[in-house]
Amino acid sequence: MDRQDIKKAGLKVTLPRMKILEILESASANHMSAEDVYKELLTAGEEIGLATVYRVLTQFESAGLVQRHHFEGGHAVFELERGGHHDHIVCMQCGYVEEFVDSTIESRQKAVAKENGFQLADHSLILYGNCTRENCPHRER
Amino acid sequence: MDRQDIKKAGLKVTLPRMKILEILESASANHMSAEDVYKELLTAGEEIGLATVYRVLTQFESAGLVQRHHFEGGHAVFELERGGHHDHIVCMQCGYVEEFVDSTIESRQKAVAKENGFQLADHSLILYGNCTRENCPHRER
DNA sequence: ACGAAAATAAGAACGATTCGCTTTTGATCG
DNA sequence: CGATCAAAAGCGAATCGTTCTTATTTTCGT
Repeated sequence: MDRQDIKKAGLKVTLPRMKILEILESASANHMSAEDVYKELLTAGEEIGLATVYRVLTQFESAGLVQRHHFEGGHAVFELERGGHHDHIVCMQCGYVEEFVDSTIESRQKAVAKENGFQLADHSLILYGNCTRENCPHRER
Repeated sequence: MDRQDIKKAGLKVTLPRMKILEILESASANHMSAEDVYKELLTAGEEIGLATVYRVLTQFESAGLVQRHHFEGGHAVFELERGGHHDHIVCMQCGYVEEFVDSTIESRQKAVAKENGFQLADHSLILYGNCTRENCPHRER
């Protein structure tokens, strides 16, 4: 992901866009809220407004560079589009997010939609649970 | 669902709570936003504030009488708890919501969680598509 | 380097939801 | 059956996440 991707999306290569891409790439957590991105920008000494973060993330979403997810908690999180589709397991204690794909689930979804007379366009599957990472219960949101 | 259920939940039987339960029971749409409930209360001539609607719905949720879902669109919808667990298909045109259960999907979810070292506590599966009801594309929200 | 078109900054605005405070009400007890 | 009191409702202000508005700045093709 670099300036080429921004150009390909029909967007001008600007400093805010570059910086936000960088942050998403190097992010410790691969799912960040707009606030998270904004805070990292501040930490990095960049003077980029929160509104710009939202605008850029939304544009990236339209351009297919990032995906927006609505986990529990009222605010959206953004994730760099790295190719394949996947669903998510979220740890309710530490917020850690794991990705997975299960072809059985995928195909059953199609079947269920058809059975109910729907043309399936998209779906959102999020599992909530408790992860077993040693450092889990101590991070937060 | 009646006053007994409210009592069992450790809540006082008050007029707003009764009315809101009634509305949820008789609701045309079985998935209503707080605003929807509020509007029906107004229509019914009840003087119940929106804040109270939110408060009561949240209490009902804690008590297990209703479930809260976050479909696309920014606002939560509430559904009377009628027993069994189920997932949802939402029509992106008309907002119509269909419920379904698929045991294959359910069991694969458990398996996936285990494979990833998670204790599964809950999940949210929402399919988005286009329904084929004759009157579909004309309702909204 | 120049100018048109696009993008940003800053703060106001917004919609959904919650909070804080005062008044009212339901449940219990005498 | 009415007094009492904690719980609940009412109501407006506040908050949260997000988007819009307008003036100013930046990018990019020439």
